[in-house]
Amino acid sequence: MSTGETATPWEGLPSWLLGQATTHAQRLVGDGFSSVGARGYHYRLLATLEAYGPASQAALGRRSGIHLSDMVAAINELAEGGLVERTPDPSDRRRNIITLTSAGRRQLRRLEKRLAECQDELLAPLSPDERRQLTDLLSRLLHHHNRRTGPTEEPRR
Amino acid sequence: MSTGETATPWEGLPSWLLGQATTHAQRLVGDGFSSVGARGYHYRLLATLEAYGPASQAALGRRSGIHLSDMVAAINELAEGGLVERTPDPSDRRRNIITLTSAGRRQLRRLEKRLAECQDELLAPLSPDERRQLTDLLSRLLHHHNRRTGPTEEPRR
DNA sequence: CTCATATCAGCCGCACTGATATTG
DNA sequence: CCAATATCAGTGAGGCTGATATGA
Repeated sequence: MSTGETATPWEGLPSWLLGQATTHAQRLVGDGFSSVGARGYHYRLLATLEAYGPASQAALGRRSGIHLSDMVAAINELAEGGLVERTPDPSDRRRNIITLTSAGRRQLRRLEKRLAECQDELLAPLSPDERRQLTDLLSRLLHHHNRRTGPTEEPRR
Repeated sequence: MSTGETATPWEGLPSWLLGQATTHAQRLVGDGFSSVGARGYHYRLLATLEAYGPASQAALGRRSGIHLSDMVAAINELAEGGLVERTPDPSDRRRNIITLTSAGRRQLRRLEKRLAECQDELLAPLSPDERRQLTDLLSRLLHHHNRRTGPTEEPRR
C-alpha cells in the first residue's frame, strides 16, 4: 500500500495506544455525562454514595479515589444542583455528612445509562469474545501495577 | 472470598480500565521523560523532526498531533535547551523553520531508551502473545474511532 | 501533642477555543 | 478579500502538593 506519509515513530507503542484509546473513551463518556450537566467526579461520588451510604467527605474521597482537596468543589457542585446534602456531623464536629438526595439518585440513573451506552460505542468494533479479552488483559495490567504503586490512592481506613 | 468492602460500581468498565491503565502508563513514561528534563510533547516534537526533517511550526504540529497554540511554548522550551533551532523562513516570512540540533538528537536517543524501558515495565505481567493481543485490540479500537472522529487532529495538508 | 477533617490556593501535562497581527 | 502562520490568553477534566484552621 505505502501511504506516502510515514507514520509517527511512537504510534505503535502500547503506552500510546492506551492513551489514544483512553482519549476516545473519555471523549465519549465525558460527552455523555456533560449532556446531563455532569462530569466524571460527579458520577463517581453519586455512585459511591449509593453503594456505601452517607459518609464524611474524607471517607467519600477515599472510596471514590478522589483527592480530598478536590472534594470541596465537587461536593459544592453536587449540592448546588440539589443532588446531595451536606450536613454537619453532631458526633464529630470536624465532619460534614454527605447524603444522596432522591434527585441525586435520579441523576445517577441517568449517568449510568449514558455510561453503559458509551461502553458499547467504545467497544463497537470488537466481538463479545474480544471485549472479554481486552478487559481481562487490562485488569491484569492494573492489578499488577496497583500492587506496586497503589491504586492511585490507598484507602487505608 | 467476600472482601468486606464492596468494589466500586465502575471499576469493571472498559472505559475505566483503559483510563487506569493509561494513568499507570503515563506515570511510567512521564517519570522516564522527566528524569531527563522532558515531557511528552518534547519527545513527539523531536521524533517528528528527525523523521520528517526541518519544518514550520504549523507543519510540525500537524505531524505530531500537537495543537498549534501549544507549539509556541513547547518549541520555546526545546529551543531554550538548545535541542532545536527556530529560524525565520526567508521564502515565507510568516514561518519559522524548526531544526533539530545534534544535542536534540542526543536527547531523542535518551528519550527513546526510556520509552522502550517503560513499555516493558508497563507490559511486565503479560506474555509476548498477550502483548500482541493487547496492542492488536487497541489498534482496532483506535482505527475505528479515528475514522469516525479524526485522530485527535486531522493533518489535512 | 498528634492526628483527622475540611477548605483554599495553586501546579502539572495534555487537549482544546478564540482572538490577534502579520504575511501570502 | 481570503487563508495560513505564529503568538497569546484562557478553559477544561483529572490528578496532584502544600498550607491553614479547627476539632478529636
